[in-house]
Amino acid sequence: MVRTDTRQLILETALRLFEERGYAATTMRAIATEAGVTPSNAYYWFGSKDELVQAFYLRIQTEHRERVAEVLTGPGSLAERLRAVEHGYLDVIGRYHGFGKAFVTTALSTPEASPFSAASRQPREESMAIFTDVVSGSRPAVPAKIRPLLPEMLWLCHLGITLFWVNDRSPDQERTRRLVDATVPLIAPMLRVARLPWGSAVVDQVRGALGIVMEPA
Amino acid sequence: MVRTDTRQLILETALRLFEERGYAATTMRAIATEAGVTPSNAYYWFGSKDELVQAFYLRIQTEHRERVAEVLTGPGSLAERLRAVEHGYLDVIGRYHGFGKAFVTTALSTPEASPFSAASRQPREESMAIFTDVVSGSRPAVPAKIRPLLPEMLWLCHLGITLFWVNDRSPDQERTRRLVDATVPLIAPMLRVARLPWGSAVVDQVRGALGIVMEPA
DNA sequence: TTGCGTATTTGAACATGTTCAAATACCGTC
DNA sequence: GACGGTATTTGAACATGTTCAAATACGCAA
Repeated sequence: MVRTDTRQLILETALRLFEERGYAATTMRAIATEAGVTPSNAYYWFGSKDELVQAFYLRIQTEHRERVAEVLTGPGSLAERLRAVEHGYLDVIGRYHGFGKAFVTTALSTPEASPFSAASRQPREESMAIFTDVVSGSRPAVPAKIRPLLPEMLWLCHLGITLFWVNDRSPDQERTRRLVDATVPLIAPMLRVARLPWGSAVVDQVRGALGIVMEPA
Repeated sequence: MVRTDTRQLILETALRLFEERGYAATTMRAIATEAGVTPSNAYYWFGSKDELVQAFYLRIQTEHRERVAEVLTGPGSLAERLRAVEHGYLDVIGRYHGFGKAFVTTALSTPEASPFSAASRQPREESMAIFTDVVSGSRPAVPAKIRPLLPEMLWLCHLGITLFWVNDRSPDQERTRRLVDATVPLIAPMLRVARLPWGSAVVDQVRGALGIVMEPA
């Protein structure tokens, strides 16, 4: 039997403090104290401060999926759906911008949390699933040739957007919004290229590159 | 008059230890001791451990430029030159893979070191200059329409490659090499698209997106 | 209930990054 | 050569993330 409420309590407190004071300014002692617990007890449940961040990473994904649920089940072109999903994402993570830096940084630097690593496979695939749904539910339908590739590509772009957002200092990160709006329309020309005579060679090339990126470790 | 030799000594020692033991395992006290100096003195010259990493960032760029100097002055197609420049980059950073993670992470997370921030403008533009040279020296020449855009695009891709490299666990990071080889050929089709009837609309769209990304803070 | 084994919690420590006021070295001026 | 001011260096501290052996609580068999 595992006592899960202490763990939950620590996590909630940590997230709240992260949000209130930022990541660096939130000390493990503060988290523990605020949760009515000892620092060492916090370390019993979370091996490190980073592990708290990873837990947070999971939570964001859940929130994102909930947020864009209607979009995913509803109608719309690929571009429209993609745009809505990305803006929904920005809605969700907006309040965390203060310490999003730390969160992305951690995700990138800890081998287990890295988006590419095998250990984070489950959360990654969960996150990628959103883009699978974006693609599969869009009308007009995406050509079958590239349908399997698109989710991975979109997910990588999503990663790029996130990276940009982290460093976006504009008020309410409106630059990132503008970037999304400027990037999404590029998807239509890409699909057009795929249908060109020499398009399938390009698609093959892209498939190869994606294969290398997504290759299991 | 500024005593620059102590600073230099500390930096050299730090880089050596980073290389030998990795970033996290190299303590400021160890750096100082090994350099025959006090920790506080190290802090007089470098405000933080991160600043040492930033100094390292500059060094890598210098090494990279030296390494690919012949390539840049020599002949070759855009794809050939680009490929050579990226492989040269991987040659340079290969030995630092052990702590490259920390280095990229730091570069991304500290506002002053962030590739996009205004403060790191000089190193960034230096790094981007390599790609300007890649483009301007390539024969056949790149269409004037997209010539101003290409360096920024290539630099962003370069960023992506670096990010991938950081998490590449394959022996000698050969996956990253393969990724470069698989990505570079995509540049030819891109140039073809630009010349299509509807190509200039796409180019404009890309220009817009790049403008947002590269916008001064 | 009693005792035992495991799950949880604690308190006291450690090493690290970093700060700061005080000490020292250095340099030009009288 | 002595003086004054700045650049450099130091030693002692602080707060933080983290570890660990010991203490406590818990659940269950006898």
